[in-house]
Parts: sequence; C-alpha cells; structure tokens
Amino acid sequence: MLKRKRIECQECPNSACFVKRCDPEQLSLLSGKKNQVVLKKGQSVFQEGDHVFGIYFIQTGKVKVVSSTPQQGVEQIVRLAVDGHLLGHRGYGNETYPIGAVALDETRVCFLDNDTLLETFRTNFDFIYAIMMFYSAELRKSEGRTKNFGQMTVHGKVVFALLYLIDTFGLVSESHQLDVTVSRQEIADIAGTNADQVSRSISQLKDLGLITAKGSSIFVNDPDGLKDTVRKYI
Amino acid sequence: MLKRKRIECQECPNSACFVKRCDPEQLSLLSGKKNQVVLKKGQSVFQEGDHVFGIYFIQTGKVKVVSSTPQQGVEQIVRLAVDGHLLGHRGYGNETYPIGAVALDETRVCFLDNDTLLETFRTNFDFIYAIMMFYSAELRKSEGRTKNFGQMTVHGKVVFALLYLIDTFGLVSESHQLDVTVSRQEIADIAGTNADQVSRSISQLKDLGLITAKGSSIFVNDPDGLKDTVRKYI
DNA sequence: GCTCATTTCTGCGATTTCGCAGAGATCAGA
DNA sequence: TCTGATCTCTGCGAAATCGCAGAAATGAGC
Repeated sequence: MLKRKRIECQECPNSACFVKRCDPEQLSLLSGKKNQVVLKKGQSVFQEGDHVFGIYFIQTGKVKVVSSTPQQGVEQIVRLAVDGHLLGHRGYGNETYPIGAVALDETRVCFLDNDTLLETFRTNFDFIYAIMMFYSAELRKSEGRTKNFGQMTVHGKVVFALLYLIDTFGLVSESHQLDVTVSRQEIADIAGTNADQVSRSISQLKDLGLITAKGSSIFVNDPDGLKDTVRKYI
Repeated sequence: MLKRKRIECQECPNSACFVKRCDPEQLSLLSGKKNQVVLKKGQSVFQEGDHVFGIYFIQTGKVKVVSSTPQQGVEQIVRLAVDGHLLGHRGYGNETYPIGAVALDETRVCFLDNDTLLETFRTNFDFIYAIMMFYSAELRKSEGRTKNFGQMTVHGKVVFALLYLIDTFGLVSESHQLDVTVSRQEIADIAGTNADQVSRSISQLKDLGLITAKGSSIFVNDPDGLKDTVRKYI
C-alpha cells in the first residue's frame, strides 16, 4: 500500500535532506516548486540518455546508480544511494545522463529544476556548501571503491560488495538481515563479476559461518569477520 | 632547472584555476595567504594518513592520486590530475587523507587552509559554485571509470588506462607522443593488473600498429583505433 | 498443498590471468 | 664508450576465473 500523498518540505521527516539547510521561507518556496515521485522497486528515476533538467533528492528509499554497456544484459552498479542522497549530477548546458538510477525498494524522490537550484545556491550558502561537501565525500568514497575493486581477487570483490551493501542499507537490528533485497546478479553488478562467482563466494562465507542465506535474503552474523576477510584480499 | 620563484595569483598564467573566479581584491588577498610548493617528479604533495588542513590547487603539472594497500608494493591509482585540478577533498573536522598524491612531472601546487577557504566560499559565490561543479564532474568521471574497469578483460582495462592517460595529459602535437612519462607498473596501477600484463597488451597494440613504444615512451598513432578496441571489451 | 517459473547453487572443462624467471632493451653516470 | 642498474618483454607452468549446464531451492499463483 503506497502512501502516494505528496509530502511538503515543511512536514518532510528526512532531516538529512540538503534542502533543510535553507531558511524556512525559502523552504516553503522550494516545496512549492518541487516535483515529487514515488517509485516502486525496479522503476527508474531516470535512464541513461535522458536529458538533465535538475537534481533528484531521495526523501526515503533505496536506489542503485547503474551504467549499462553496449553488450546486452551487462550492467555495472557504480553507486548505491539512500535517504538524503542526490541523484543526477548537475551538468553544464544541454546534457544527458551518462548513467541510470533504479529503485531497489519503494522510493520517494523530490526533483528541483536547474533554474530553481541555481537561484537557491546563490541565496543559501549552507545549501550549496552542504551539496559541495556531499559531492566531495562521494568522490572520496568512489575513489575508495576504485582502490578496493582494483587490486582484489573476485572473492574479495564479492565480500567488499556485501560490505558496501551493509554500509549503505544497514542490517535489521534483531535478525541481522541485510535491509535490502538484491539478487546475486546485482551483487555481481557491484563487484564486476557474474552471478555464478557470487554464489560460490556466498557459499564459502556460509561455510565459514560469517553469513546465512535463505534464498535471496542475506543474514550477516559477523560483519567484523567480513571486514577481516576483505582485508586479506585488499 | 626549476623556476622556484613564487608565482602570485595576479600573475598566474593558469586561467582554469578556481581561485580566478574570485574578484580582484579577493584574489590578491588569497595570493598573500597561500602557500606554494614546487615538486619534482616522484615527490609527494601529501601522503596517506597526513592531516588535512586545506586544499591544494595544481597551478601547473601532472599528478597521480594513489591509494596504497596493506600488501607492500601494491598501489592503485584512483585519479589523474592536471593544471587547474584540486587535490585533497575537504573533510569534516580533524581528518587524515585516505589517499596520497604524487607528482608525475615537475608540478607547482598552491595551498589554501580550511579557514581561508571557508571564508572565501562564503563571500565568493562563483568560487564555491565552480568547486561544487568540479567535484560533481569528477564524481561522474570516477563513476565512469568504475563502469569501464568493472566489466572488462585485462586487455580492455589496459587500453582504457592508456585512453585515460591520453585524455588527461594529451599527446605532443607533432610526434603524437603521450605527454607524460609513466612506467608499465604505473599503467598497471591504473588498470588494476600487473606490469607483465601491461607489457603483453602494449606488445599486442604495437603489433596492430595502434601505438609505437620506445622504452617507456609511448607514441599513439591511432587514438580512434584504441577507442574501437576498448569498445570491444566494454 | 501443488505446479510452474525463476533464482540459486555447484561441478567441470575451457579460457584467462598471474607469477616467476631469464633475456633483451634502455638510461644515467663514470 | 663502457658499465651497472633498472625497466621491459616474453615463454611457461600454476592458479584463478569464466561459462555452461543440470540439479536444487525458492517464491508466486491457484
């Protein structure tokens, strides 16, 4: 049951949203100008090649940023995003998205167009400062992933992909279940390998008692054990 | 012969530097507050673990951003940077660099401390806006590399690493020589493989007539041919 | 509970990549 | 020009990874 009723910025429960850095009068102004969309699992926020008109702010939800390739069916997940994150880097001029964004779970995004954004940047220092810091931090994280995926065996990459999922989406506190449903193929799309190798690695981790898996649900018994494992492969 | 004489912002020939977005009086103020260092090939701008006190702006030169790993001798190049680029993402609070930056050629960098930066951000919209855009563009590029290095064979990665070098540092117009000296090991550190595999790939490209190599110098006869090659492996 | 479609798991042969080692090439300094 | 150090190239056996295919498990709909 989707709560499709529009949520205005003034009542939005997501305190991490960058728009909250604006002063109250600006906030209600922006709320009036924004578009809001609720997406079901599997739906696209935008697709590779779409024209860029502004930025999406994730109010609640889980999103994968993907890059498809000329080979049909081959996809690479380049980033995972969650409440408070931005989608669609601002571009110069008349540009199209080099990547796509797909909901991994029910997701609500708010959209601000380029003109509104630029005006808000000009008048709200805390807003542009927070967004600059976000990009800076994401760049650092992306470079960290480059490092980890660069010099690692396939098994190491799979474990690192699991840690990235855990770090982004977290675990359900009681059951320790990974709080997102991803297929083996999607884990492979993060790690840069194929679903078979992911299965093999997961079986190995199960044998070690680090995780438990029932179908596509993953339960993490020992996150620190996973980190120790990945260190051996870095 | 190094020209070690300090170059003030007012006389700096690098028009791409973000500091140039500030108004003239601010420019001379910043010039007085900046530190300037000239580095020889192989010297570090900063190292992994150093404390972050501000940002480095590359006035002229060539830099590799590297991430070392617990395994001794294993290094991953996560970014290449050139005149006008930033080094050392701003961090929150008392932080250390998760990466290091090493000159690939004689390089002159200017340093601005965090307090000066924050003050300049507050008062010069064009400055903070340009830097936000830089981070956004770099994030997009980093994600593009994640895509390309994720789902590719080793040979594809090596060709892509060469294209990244060509794209960043360019070719000397007459000779078509790659305008930077990098070892096979450094190409391997970009591609996430080892120097042997790079040698094998380069030999293959030589046989195809796409490049010529004399020692560590690389001459690119057919950049489009390289792009066609990499497309087969994406 | 039963059936069917989808996903996951795993064994095996083919292929790719690695790691070593020796030969060859290159470069700087005497 | 010679010498020694360093870097590059390449052949080969070992190891890792891939790709396929069939079995097993899972989940949705009836």
